Amino acid sequence: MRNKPLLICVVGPTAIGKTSLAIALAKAFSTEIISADSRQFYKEMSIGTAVPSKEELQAVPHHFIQSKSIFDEYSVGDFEREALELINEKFFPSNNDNKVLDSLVMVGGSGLYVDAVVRGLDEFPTVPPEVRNKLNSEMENLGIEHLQERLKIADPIQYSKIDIQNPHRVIRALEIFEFTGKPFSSFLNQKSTPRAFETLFIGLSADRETIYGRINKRVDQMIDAGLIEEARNLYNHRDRNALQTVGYRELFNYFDGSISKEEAISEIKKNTRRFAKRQGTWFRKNEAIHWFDYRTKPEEILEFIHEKNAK
RNA sequence: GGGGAGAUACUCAAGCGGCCAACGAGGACAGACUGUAAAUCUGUUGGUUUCACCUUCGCAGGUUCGAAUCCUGCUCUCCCCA
Repeated sequence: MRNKPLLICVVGPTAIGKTSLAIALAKAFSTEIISADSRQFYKEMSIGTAVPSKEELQAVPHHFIQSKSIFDEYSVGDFEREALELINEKFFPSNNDNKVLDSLVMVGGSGLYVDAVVRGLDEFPTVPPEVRNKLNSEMENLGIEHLQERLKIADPIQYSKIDIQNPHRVIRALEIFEFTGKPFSSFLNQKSTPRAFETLFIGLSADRETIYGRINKRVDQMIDAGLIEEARNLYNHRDRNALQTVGYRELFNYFDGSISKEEAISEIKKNTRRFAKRQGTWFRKNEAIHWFDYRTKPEEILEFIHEKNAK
C-alpha cells in the first residue's frame, strides 16, 4: 500500500496516440486529466494543436485545455504553479466536500512543462515584457555579440554555462539581471520543493517511419478539418508568441504569398517531424520513463501500472 | 544533319593547375535546453584501424613534379538552327 497519491505521466512524440491512452487510463482510475501541452492551452487554436475532440473532453474531465488566450502572457513557471495547485487540490482537498483522488493523469508532449510539474523549476520573479522587448531590439541593432559581452560581465557563471550562440538563452539570463539586479545564476538551485505525490512515467514510442507516417497523415487530416481557415483568422496576430507554432507559421507564409499552399503543407509536415525528433531527444534522457509500443493495449499498460504501484 | 551549353557528394550549386574530401544552400542525422520550449540553438554529413591513410568531381586515356580544374576520344543531358 503506497502512501502517496500517483501522478501518471503519459509522454511521447506528437501524433503517437497519447490522448486516447490518457483517456483510457483516466477512465480506468476514475480520475481526471491534466494537459502538459504548451499549445493546447490556447483557446484560439484547436485544429492545428490537435486538442481532444468534444467526445473525448466529455469522457473525462480535462484541465488546462484551451484555458488560456494567445493574448495572455503565460509561461512554464505559471503552468508549474497552476498545475501544482490543481494537483494538490485534487489529492488533498481543502474543502472536505470535494472528492479525494488518489491518482491523476498528466499528458503532454512538452518536455519542459512536464518536468516543471514533476521536478520543479527554481523560483524566478516575473519579468515585465518591456525588459525583454528592449533586449530584443538591442540584439537587432547591436548584434548578439553585444549581449554576450554584457552577460559575460553581469553573470560570468551563466555565461560559461549556457549556449552563448542561442539568443533566447542569453536574453533570458540578461532580462533576469536587468530586472532584479542579481545574476540569473544566483536564482538557481534554491531549495528543492519535494512533491507530495509519486510520479510514474509512461512513454509511447514507435519507429521513426511509423511516427513520420502518422504525422503526415495527421497533417492532411488537419487541413481537411479546416486548419487553413483557423490559421487565416489568426493571421493578424501572427507575431504573438503562442502562434510561433508548427502548422500556423507555415500557413502565415502562404497567406502573405511567400510560399504556395502545397509548399506550406509539406513544410508543416517537415517541421512537425523535426519537432517529434526534438521531443524524442528530450524524453530519451529521462530514464524514469517506461516505454511501450504505440500499439500496446491500454489494458496492458493499466496492468503494468497496477503492478508497479503495488510495490 | 549543323551550332552551342553542360555533366561535381542525398539534392541544388561554387570551384577553373597546388591552400580540395572539395565554398554555400537545402535535406537528413545527432545533440543541447530552468518562464519564448510546437520556441531557440549547436554539431555531423565519401571510407577506414580518424591528429593518418585510402577512394572520389560522367567514362577512358593524355599533358604536368602536381588535375575536379588543361588536352583528346567516348557516353549522356539541355538549348538553338535545319
